[in-house]
Amino acid sequence: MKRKEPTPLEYALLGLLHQGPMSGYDLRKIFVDTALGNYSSSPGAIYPALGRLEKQGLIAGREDRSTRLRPKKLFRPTAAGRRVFSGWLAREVTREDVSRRFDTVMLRFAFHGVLASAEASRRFLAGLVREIEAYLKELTRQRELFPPQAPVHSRLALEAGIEQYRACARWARRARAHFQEGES
Amino acid sequence: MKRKEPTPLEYALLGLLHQGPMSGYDLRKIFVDTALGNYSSSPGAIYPALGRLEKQGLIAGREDRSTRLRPKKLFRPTAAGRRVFSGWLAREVTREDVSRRFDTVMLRFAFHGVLASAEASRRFLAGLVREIEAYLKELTRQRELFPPQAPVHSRLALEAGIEQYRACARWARRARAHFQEGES
DNA sequence: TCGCACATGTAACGTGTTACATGATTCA
DNA sequence: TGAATCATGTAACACGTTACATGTGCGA
Repeated sequence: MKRKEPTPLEYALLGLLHQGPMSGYDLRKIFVDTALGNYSSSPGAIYPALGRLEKQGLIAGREDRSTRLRPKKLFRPTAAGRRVFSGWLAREVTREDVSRRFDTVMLRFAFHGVLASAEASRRFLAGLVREIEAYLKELTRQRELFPPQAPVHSRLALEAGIEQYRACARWARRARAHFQEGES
Repeated sequence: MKRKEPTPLEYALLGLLHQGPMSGYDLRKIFVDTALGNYSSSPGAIYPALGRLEKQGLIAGREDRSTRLRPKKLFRPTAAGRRVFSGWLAREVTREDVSRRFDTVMLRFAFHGVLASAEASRRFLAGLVREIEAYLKELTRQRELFPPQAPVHSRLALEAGIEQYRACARWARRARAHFQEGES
């Protein structure tokens, strides 16, 4: 069967479940009080997303009724789920990833631990640096083409973006040191 | 009458129309080939958004049938539209703006030109720096609380975020130089 | 004649947001 | 007794995405 591409939120949930079985409530807490919270929070998004993942066979939940009246439902990834997730992690970084889905790319990297391959992380970071630099070229060209009578604020905002991407490229180059040949 | 809060896309359109009357098609072109493209593109989002803005009385469109068979509809902001837009620009920068709607804040700054007040831009940048620094404190605390056995990748991803915010704070401090007392 | 740029829209669909509903347990 | 925390969900709604529909004028 053909499977739909999961949403970023679904990937985030699937990724967290690789750290161990959790209930919707547990997952939600993580979203609420970590920087992951950018990927929404709130039952209205999380429970339906878990339902979709379960229906697609990427996770499986079972009731845990230990001394509670309201039983929690613990989810864990299935074999298919792990396969899909690893595939997602290992994808090439594209230009679009960098220019329009930047937060999702960083999410992907954040979960690279489940791949447990220094080689994959190196490849990912190399791709990231490559695409950021390509996009930076485009952005700096846009800044140069800015008509002089154009509003200063737009140019400044563009420069803010440029600086952010530059900072990220620096970070990525530094991060590669963590995944040198021979280390895991 | 109570008005709904416009979406970021609607604000972007409203802002662009402050630079002069344009058709949906003109607007779309801008989205397609500038960095603004992050705010969607594509007729299916833009035309309905223009419709909503018109229905709410924030912009007004009139047909321009100069030598074309398919006439274009030129939109311009109404007095109410200008008022709403200026109000949006002048809003205080909040923590939530910085942590969850960062791109929207930068969009706001990009359009600050229509306010034409160096004072407002200074206030905006000061607020931005203040909130970024507060959020940075929170993020660095999160990094310190990171359990040592936690996946390296998550910590690294968090650090990427930190670096990006730092870069933006540096940019904002530099940008303030453009709006010193006495200049416009 | 082919295709591209101009120019405006609609329809189906999925998803996140917000707000609400339910009910037990624990602690002040 | 009341509030907070645990725990799971549903319903209405609005918005963006994708894909489609339609038709002209112009240059190769």
